Amino acid sequence: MTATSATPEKRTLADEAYTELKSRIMRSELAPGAKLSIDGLAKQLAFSQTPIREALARLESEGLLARRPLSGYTVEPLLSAAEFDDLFEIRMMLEPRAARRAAERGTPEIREPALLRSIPPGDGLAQVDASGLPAAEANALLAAARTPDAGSDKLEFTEADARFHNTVAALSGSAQLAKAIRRLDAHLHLHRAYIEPDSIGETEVEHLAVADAIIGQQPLAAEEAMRRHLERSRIRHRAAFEAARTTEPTPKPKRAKANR
Amino acid sequence: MTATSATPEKRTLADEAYTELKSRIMRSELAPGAKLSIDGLAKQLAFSQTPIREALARLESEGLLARRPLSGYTVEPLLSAAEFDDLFEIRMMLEPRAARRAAERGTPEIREPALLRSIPPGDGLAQVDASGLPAAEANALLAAARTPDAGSDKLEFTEADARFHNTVAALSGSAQLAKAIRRLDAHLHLHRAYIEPDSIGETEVEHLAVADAIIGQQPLAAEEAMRRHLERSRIRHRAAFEAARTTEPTPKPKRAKANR
DNA sequence: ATGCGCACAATCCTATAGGATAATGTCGCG
DNA sequence: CGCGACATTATCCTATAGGATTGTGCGCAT
Repeated sequence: MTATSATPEKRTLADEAYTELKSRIMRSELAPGAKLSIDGLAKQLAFSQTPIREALARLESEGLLARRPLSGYTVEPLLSAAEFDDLFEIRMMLEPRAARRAAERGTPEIREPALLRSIPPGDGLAQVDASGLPAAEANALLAAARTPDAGSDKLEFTEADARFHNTVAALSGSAQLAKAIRRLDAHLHLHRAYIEPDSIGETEVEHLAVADAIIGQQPLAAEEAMRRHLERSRIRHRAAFEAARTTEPTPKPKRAKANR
Repeated sequence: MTATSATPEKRTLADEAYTELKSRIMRSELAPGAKLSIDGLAKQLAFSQTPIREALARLESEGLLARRPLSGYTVEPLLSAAEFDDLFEIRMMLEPRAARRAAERGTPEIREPALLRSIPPGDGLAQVDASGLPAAEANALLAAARTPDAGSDKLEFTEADARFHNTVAALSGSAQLAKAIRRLDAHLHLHRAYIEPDSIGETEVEHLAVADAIIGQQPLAAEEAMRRHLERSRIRHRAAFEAARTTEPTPKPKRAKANR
């Protein structure tokens, strides 16, 4: 996901189309409710229809697109305030636990269980420093905790934030938990656009608190720090969310159904 | 998913292929590790390649299949014991909360938020009985809690169990939470095959305890009942899981890689 | 003027054939 | 016995054509 590991994996055209479309959705180039034409996308990206279809099918099962069987794909609408709260409630169930588990385990989990089993404990491969966490992992975590400079793009902050949370999830040692957390991310990503630039600093402080607790192997502290971070983050997003809603109360109904 | 609501939605060939393949995976007709050839499936199902591709792409992003870019699709292997425990740990975070929320709300959530908003409170549409839960919902919940007769197929029990948990999740009133729970289901389904026939009765008792607490609007009791059910269910599955593992210790490596 | 029915256009879905590319298995040589 | 080059196979991608369905616009009757 990040540049930490080179990804020499093959990229088919379907993968290309998938990342391209996902990126467009994430940066709101494709607004919620927009209609996606298969033919149009194929011509626009200079691909054939087949890889486009594959990419759209994947995005649909991820929940970013809706498919109406003989009418085409549309971008899912933004979450309502209630759904947004529900999503944060779920995060509060999962992510603090992930932080705790990350702090509990000194061993790194490289998301390859099979790889771990083949490494006898005490091997010289993974250098574990005094803090219990391998130096490389600790550095990666600290790097992910940092937010970009204030002058940078909102999108950069958005991605950095997602990266930190995914890093913690990966360090939890539970591939299942990490996957469950990552699944929530896609929808959330759209709402990260409603962040206030002032809160970038606060976010970094809270991220660092979580990272420190994990590196210092303090499970309860890590759990609590993550919980607090999520609570504050929810409040920040909610405030900006409401503000944006009142600013432009016209969600721009592309063409209201001629429903009388 | 079930027959409770008529689904007059259009079914394309891609949908057909998707459900067919998913069904085959669920009933282990397609064993973990098996290779799926697009050409082969197209000929076998008498479809074209295009709908098969779409179905495979969806199944892959659901986590049931793995895709190696120029080598084809394979069925994901069964979860290891550790991953299995991790999955139950996640269920224990989410499902008791869902049960609690279902008990808290007297109002039914028909998984259509837009539909709810259009119904003024106190309307004659939803008849709420003394228990606070609409009679129809209460009956559906009780029906879902029941397990099939002992003589029936193992697959039937498996599906009934999944149906109950999904019903509770839907009643939670949080579409996000329901979706998150349902996402876990796919992987778990494969392991429900390891259930002992003796435990069907126990499962039904525990399901009814959860259902009663929800209908009686006792949030804490519902939460606790669900938690206890999951704990016991986990123990039951684990026991059968280990037994199966020792019975046939040969996972039948189709063809070991000529790795030296 | 309003509501209904019909035809048109646009789009999606399906089907089939063929070429390009990478992985696999086989053979021969050192 | 191990290693490298080759041919085969399979997969992915492209391209095009035709059938089916939805939504839109026009005309007509009430």
